[in-house]
Amino acid sequence: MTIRTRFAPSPTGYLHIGGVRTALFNYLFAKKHGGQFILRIDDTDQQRNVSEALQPILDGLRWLGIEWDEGPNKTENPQPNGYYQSQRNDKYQAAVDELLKSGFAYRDFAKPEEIQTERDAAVAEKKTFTYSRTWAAETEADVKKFEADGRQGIIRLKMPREGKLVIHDLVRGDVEFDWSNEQDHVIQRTDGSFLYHLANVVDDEDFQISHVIRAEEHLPNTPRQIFMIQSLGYHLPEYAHLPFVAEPGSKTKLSKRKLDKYLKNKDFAKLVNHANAIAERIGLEINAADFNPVIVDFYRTVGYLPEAIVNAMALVGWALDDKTELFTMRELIDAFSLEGVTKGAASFDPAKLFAFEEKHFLTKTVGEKVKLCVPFLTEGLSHFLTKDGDRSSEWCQDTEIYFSQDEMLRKLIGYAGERIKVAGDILDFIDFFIPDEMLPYNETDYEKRIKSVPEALPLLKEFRQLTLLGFDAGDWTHQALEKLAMDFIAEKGIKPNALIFPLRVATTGKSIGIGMFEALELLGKERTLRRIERTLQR
RNA sequence: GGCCCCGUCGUCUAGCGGUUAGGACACGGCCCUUUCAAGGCCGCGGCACGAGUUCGAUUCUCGUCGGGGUCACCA
Repeated sequence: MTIRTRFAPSPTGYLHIGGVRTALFNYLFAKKHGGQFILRIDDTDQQRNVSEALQPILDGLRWLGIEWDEGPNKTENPQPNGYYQSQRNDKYQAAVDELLKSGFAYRDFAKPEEIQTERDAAVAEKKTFTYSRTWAAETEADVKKFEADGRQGIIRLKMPREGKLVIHDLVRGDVEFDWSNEQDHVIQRTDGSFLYHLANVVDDEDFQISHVIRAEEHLPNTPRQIFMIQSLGYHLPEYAHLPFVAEPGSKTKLSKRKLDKYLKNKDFAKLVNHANAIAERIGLEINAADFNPVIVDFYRTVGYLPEAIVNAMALVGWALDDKTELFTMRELIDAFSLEGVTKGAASFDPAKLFAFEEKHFLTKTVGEKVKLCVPFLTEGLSHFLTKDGDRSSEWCQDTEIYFSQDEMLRKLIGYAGERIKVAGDILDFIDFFIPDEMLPYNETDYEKRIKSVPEALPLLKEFRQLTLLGFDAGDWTHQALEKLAMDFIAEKGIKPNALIFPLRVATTGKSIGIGMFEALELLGKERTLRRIERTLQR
C-alpha cells in the first residue's frame, strides 16, 4: 500500500507552530515510508482573499523544508479538480446526493431556534442531545409542505441511534463511541455550500489518503466521518490522533490570541524580548498580533534556523529514545514512527526551542554563518544610518565602506563564537561596522567604567600615547596587542580590568562583547585611535 | 453538563513487572576567565491518590482526584 498523508490548513494568514508539528509528522511519516505528502486547502468557508491568506502558510512550510508532493503551486498534480476545497463542489454534491439516495442523509427543515430549544432541553436533563427529526422530510410531499411554511432546508446525516463504533487509533489504541451519542450533523447548508466533515471525507477518498494524522481535537468528530465513509463505501484510512501542542507550563491548547498571558512565563518573555530587540534594530514595526512566537514567521524574521524549529517541534509529542535529541530532517525521517508518539498533551517550551537553535547554529561553518548574518547586518546598518532622516543618504554614501567589509565580518563571526545563536544576533556587533564618530555609548557602562573612575581617562590617554600610537599597524593582531597591553599593565602595576574596561567602553561603546584584543584587531589601528580620541574628548 | 482523551522532575521525555527511575532544557553552585557568551564539574527536582492482581508494581485492573478536548448551517 502506498502511504499518503495530508496536511489541510485553512487559509488563515499565518502558520501556527502547532500546525507545523502536525504537518511535520505527516511529512515525516510519508517520507519514511516512501509515500506522498499532500497539501490540501480547507477553504470551504472562506470569505477573504484565499491566495493572500495562504501564502504565509506555503512560505512557512517551504522555509522549514516541509515540501509537499501534491497541492498548490505544483506543476504536476494528479487531481483534476485541484487541492482547494472551494473548487471541488461537484464532488461534494455528488456525495451528498448519494447519501440522500441511500438514506444515510435527509433534508431537514427545522429552524435554528427549534433545534436550540431541543438542545437546551437535553442540557437541562443532563442528557446527550439527539435531534427529534421532527422537521425531517421523508417524502417530496413533506418537502413541499415545509417549504410552503417558509422553511429552508439543509441536509443532515442520518446517524445510527444504537450500537458502538471502535476506532483503532495508531496512537491511542481502541477508542469506543456509542452511536447514540452522535448527532445528525449538517453536511450541506441552506445556501448549498458544504461543511468541512463532508468535504474532508470526500477529499481523503479522492486523494487516496492512507493515514489521517491530525491533532487529537479531531478525535471526537471522527465517528461522523467514519459514518460517511462507511455509508459511501469509501476505504477507511488509518487514524493517528496526536496530542496537541499546549501552552508553556500548561495543558491548554496553544493559541495565538493569548500572547499577553504567555508573556508572564519567564522563558517566553525572554524569547520575545530577544526577538523584539532584533526586530527593533532592523527597524521592524512590531505588531504584537503578528509578531508572535506562536507563529512561525516570528522566528524567520529574527534569523532562527528552520532546522532548529523542525527539531524542536519534532520532539513535542515524539521521542526516539532516551538520549537522541539533535536531529536533521533526514535523520527525523529515518527515525520517525507513530509508535514513538506520546499521548499526553505536550507544552511548547520556548527555552528548549532556543537551546535547539543554539545547537544547530553551532554546527554551521563560518561561511554559512556569514551568509545567514549578512541580511541582518545590512538591514540593521541601513536602519541605524537612516533613522535620523535627512542626513541619511549622505551618511550612507560616506559610509558605504562599512557595508562591504566581508573579511571583517568573517573574522568577527569567528571571534564572536557562540555569542551568536540566532542570525539576528550579529546586530549585537553592529558597532564594528558603524562610523567611529557615530558610535553610541551605553551610558550605564560609560558612567560605571569611565566617568566614575578618576584614573580611567588618564590611563587610556597614556596607553594611547605611549603604546598604541607608536605601534606598527602591520603587527596589529590580537596576540600582539594583548602582549602590548599586558606589558603596559604589568609595568603600571595595575589590574587588567583597570585598563581593559575603559578601553572596551571607549572602543566598542559598552562593557560586554568579544575579546578585547580581537575587537581592537578588527577595528584596526586608525579606527581604534580615533575611537579612543573621541572618548577622551567627550 | 453529555461524550471522549490524558496524568513520570518546573518543561520535553526514556521506561513497556524486579532500574540507586535515565537523559535533555530550565534553574542553583563551583571552576575557567580582561567583560559577555561558551565550556567543565557538582547539585536541586518526579512516578497524582487509593484499592486490588502479583513473591514484587512507575509499569496490569478498577475507583478517586486532577488536567484537557469536543459538543456550530467553523475548520
